[in-house]
Amino acid sequence: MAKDGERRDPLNRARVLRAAVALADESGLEAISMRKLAQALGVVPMALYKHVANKDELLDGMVDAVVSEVEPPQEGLDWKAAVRRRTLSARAVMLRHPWARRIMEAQAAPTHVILAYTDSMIRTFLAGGLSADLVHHVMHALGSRIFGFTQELHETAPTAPSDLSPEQVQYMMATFPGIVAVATARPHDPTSVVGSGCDDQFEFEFGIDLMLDGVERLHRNDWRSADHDREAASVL
Amino acid sequence: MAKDGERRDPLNRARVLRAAVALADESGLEAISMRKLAQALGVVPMALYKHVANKDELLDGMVDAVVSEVEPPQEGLDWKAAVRRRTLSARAVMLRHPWARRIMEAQAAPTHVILAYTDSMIRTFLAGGLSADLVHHVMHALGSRIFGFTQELHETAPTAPSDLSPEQVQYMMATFPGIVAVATARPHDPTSVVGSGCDDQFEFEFGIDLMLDGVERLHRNDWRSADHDREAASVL
DNA sequence: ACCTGAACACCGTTCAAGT
DNA sequence: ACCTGAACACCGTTCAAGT
Repeated sequence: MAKDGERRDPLNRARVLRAAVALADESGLEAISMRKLAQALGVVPMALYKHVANKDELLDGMVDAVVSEVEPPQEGLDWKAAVRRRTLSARAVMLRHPWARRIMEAQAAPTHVILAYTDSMIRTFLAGGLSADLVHHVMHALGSRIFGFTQELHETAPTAPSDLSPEQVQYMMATFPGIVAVATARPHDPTSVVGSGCDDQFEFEFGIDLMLDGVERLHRNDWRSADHDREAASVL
Repeated sequence: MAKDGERRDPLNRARVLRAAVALADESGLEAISMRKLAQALGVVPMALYKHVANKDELLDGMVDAVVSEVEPPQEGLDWKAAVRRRTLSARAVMLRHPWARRIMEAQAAPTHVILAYTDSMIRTFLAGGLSADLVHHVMHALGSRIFGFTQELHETAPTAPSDLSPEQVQYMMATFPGIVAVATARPHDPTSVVGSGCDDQFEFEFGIDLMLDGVERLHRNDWRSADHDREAASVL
């Protein structure tokens, strides 16, 4: 417990945020309430408001702590490799703190830390010679993927096919033939699969590469905004 | 008010969901509570539990109602045009009900309606001749974009540059030079811009086209899973 | 001046009392 | 048997009372 030791240390913002991150890692985002966090710190709820204006600011601080774990930009890489590497680092961080995604999606305004990360990513593209115009669109297209987020709506497939009864499989095949065809198309490497039947790392890399390869092609073709329609057509 | 008229009609699931969608459209997702919804229907809160097991099921039902507004698949289009058109229709629907996104992101399991929509999209790809394997990865890569979602984390830029004081602009340029360079790169058509300084429709189409063009290229090259690394390399 | 406990205005949902 | 009001176990945050 070490209740006394905890209580003896004076509370400060860093300690509050560290405790909140640890609590969320351990018990999930729904365990984060001002009251429960205070209890974990051996403190009265109102004591938190000295170091954090309100719950929103607490959540922002937790996300900032997580984003700060992403590795800094590496020297000596071309823009594509640099973006790819940093994005994969961000993904590794988000896998450690899966609750961070929901906060970021729900929060209205970006924090300074989020802006700094975004700015750094933009400067990597610009340093690679991409036009500011192209980078603008690329940042919109990449969106939250630069933070290592997959775009999936639901973490896992409804259920692994092997967990279904024969009747359920029958029903699925009759009702959602497309989903069944695609889900059973590819027996993945079982060592790298957790349980959903998908190699999430492979899927993430497939997606980011699809985007970055497309961007590289546009850049090579000296893309400018007015060329958008023409480019799209000429690719055919 | 028409309080009496409202109360006379017997409550049913459809009426509950319709009222919930209308309330969310009007007042946002934070206005949706069992108590407030009951009040809007002129009913005691517990009366809702007859038609909806709990709040989660209510939220699922609201999303299902929204997804059902997306236009059905059109005949006579090639796979790419079909996916593009349906995705843009979904985007138009989500613009009418912007709260639906947050529910979908937060909900754990997909509903039958969501699965049916996904299945339909998959069958469009398969009918176009894409391998089940490729479609698998493409669905992961597209993710929530098939529901018309942009991947942006924050709805708008922090503030339109024109709203900033000279001191604030100075600060932004010194701190986030990349963001400033990219944000000011392209004076968009002012008629199609709401206030963020971005043409959201253009950015959405840029993103979906970047993905679909990439998919088409992979398909043309007769993509199979084992080819992934080779394909990525040969593009260079 | 500072700290903090009680209180306020909400939640979703249970459950038993009333019809 | 059905309906529903009160109650329960939570919230985030305000505020005044106590030191």
